[in-house]
Amino acid sequence: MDYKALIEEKDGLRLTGVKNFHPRHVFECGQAFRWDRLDDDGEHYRGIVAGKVLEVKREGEDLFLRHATREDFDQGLRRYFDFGRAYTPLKKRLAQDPCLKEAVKEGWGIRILQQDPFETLISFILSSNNGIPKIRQGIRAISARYGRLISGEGDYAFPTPEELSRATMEELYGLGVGYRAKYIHGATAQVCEAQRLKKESQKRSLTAEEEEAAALDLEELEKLSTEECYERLQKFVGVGPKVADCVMLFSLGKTGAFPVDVWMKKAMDYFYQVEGKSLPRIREAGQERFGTLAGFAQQYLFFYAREKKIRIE
DNA sequence: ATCCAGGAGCAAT
DNA sequence: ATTGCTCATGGA
Repeated sequence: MDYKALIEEKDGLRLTGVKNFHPRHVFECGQAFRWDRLDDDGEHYRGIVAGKVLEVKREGEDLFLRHATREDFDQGLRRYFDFGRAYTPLKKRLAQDPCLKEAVKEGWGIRILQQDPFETLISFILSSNNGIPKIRQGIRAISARYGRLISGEGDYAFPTPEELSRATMEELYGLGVGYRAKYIHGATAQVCEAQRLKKESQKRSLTAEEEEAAALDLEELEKLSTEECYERLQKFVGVGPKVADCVMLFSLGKTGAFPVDVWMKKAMDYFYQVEGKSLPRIREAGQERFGTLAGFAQQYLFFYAREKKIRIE
């Protein structure tokens, strides 16, 4: 366990004796897009989780979750922050690898968040060939237009599939998400159709074609093996290898996923001399080397690569 | 101006 | 199964 005790206070929840958690490492390793830094040293963030505004602040050995209750923690935040997992043994195993030892030292406070699958799906569809500030802006715009108002300060929850399905492609295009508008529109329709067919299947048997569409239900995807889940996710429009890996790792608990983007390509080349290899080959190399810990290895390497701005000639 | 960003779809091979 | 081109958008 990476914390000792929970203490309820008037305006939040305090975790004491917290290990392996640094807000900057958790929120700026490219896995989540709805957290804003409130201080200079990256110990205090404000974000939106499960339709509620939350502040996270590191105070020495404590982690203070403002606006959270013990019920919020038991119901979702514990899982969201991956507090069911002890990171010390995991980091020790990865640090056997001399290259990762350096990366783990740099991003010692990283944890892999378990986020909402639909929000993660749409967020990473938006991420393709896009910059992080622009991704954040797009998610904010989508939430403000289609999500529920959740505070008096203009905070909006990410829309449910039902809510986002009311968006037209033209409206989405107008939010500045570029050519990804049709992907977001299409993938949302696929999610809604899968949900509809799942209910329908309780009343009657589905045709083969309907079965295939129903298989895209996000709750069903979580039950699949890593490779089956990987293949299935890529049936969503706008979802290829990279986005599928991100959705698996950041929302479906598949720790063996190994998202490979331009930064990972640089990092794998820098550390493991895989230059010239195609993206699928680099993914294979990562999974071969790190197995079920591939996702963690990837996050430490990604954070290190961006932090050090490593360049390959 | 050209290049790049947590890439994917599509056609051609 | 793999490679090359194209796809909006804004910042460097």
